Amino acid sequence: MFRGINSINLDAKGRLALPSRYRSHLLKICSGLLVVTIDINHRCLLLYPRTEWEQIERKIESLPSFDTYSGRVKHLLIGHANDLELDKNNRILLPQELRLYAGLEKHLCLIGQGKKLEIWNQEAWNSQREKWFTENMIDGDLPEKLKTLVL
Amino acid sequence: MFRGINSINLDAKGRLALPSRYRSHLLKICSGLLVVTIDINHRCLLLYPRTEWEQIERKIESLPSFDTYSGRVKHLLIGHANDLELDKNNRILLPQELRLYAGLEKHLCLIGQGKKLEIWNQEAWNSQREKWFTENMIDGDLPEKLKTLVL
DNA sequence: TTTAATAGTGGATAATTGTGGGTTATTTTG
DNA sequence: CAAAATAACCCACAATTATCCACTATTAAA
Repeated sequence: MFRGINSINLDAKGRLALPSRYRSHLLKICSGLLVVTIDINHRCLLLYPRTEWEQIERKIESLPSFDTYSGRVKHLLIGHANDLELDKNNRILLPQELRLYAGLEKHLCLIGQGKKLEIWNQEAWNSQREKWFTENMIDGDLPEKLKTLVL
Repeated sequence: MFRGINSINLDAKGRLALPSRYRSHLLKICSGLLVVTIDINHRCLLLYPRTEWEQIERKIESLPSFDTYSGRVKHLLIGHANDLELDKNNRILLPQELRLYAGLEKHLCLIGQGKKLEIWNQEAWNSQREKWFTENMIDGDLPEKLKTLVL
């Protein structure tokens, strides 16, 4: 499971060094083979171990072909998916296309989100986070599972 | 079960020595492996034994992906969760990011809250406590379970 | 009250990780 | 097909972090 935040610098070549705590885990579950694609809800990227991605891809592919939203999800997620591999120094090279989509410059944030990692432009993450903090949740809109969640 | 309050000093490196009475318990139930994350409702941190956290994380993960509020909770809680481990001297190192969030300086409070511990800036805790004392509860707003609670 | 034991604190050292860049290989483009 | 650009690979240094050890203070015991 991926958790937690990391501030990371892209180097001049567009390489991203993953936090070392993820390394052995990634080598074990997917031999360092990864997939990046775009997030549909936010301007950020999603990074999956190849094995995880393949399960998700299968689900996406089985979505109904004639449904508008399903088609959209297919196009965006699968269409932007790129295979990556860790180099010897635990780094990945992000495709330029995706770097542009997510507005990634030098400073970025890597956010652990369970089965996947999210890659955000640092400032974009900060302002999104502030937004989440300041917006109040409206009780009636909460799904049942969330209402009964005990922390 | 964690109970009671402790005043604790952070050292210059951001390390926090846990009260020794928790030590053997923590070693037993989680081998000294912990998780800290942020509290969404207050500017403080939550400290869980790893085993406890994993149960909560599973619940959070299963929240619906396309629901706005659920996404927010996932991002904030899992995104800010950090794995920690007790060192030989019964200390943990709090990540800078989280120290900043909770405004932790030298003086802090550790509050036992059942399955978890809360970490507050000392002054923030004092004033929050004062606020709770002075604010009145409005009867109509109480959930049924609280109305019928017998102390 | 003295002694011993435990807990709290600080800091030096060793190990790891992040970062940059040189070199070779591969792909793209004119 | 040649030249340029991009990507892969490798090594080395710098900075950070983890680990360990030692000292002080506080509590408990004799």
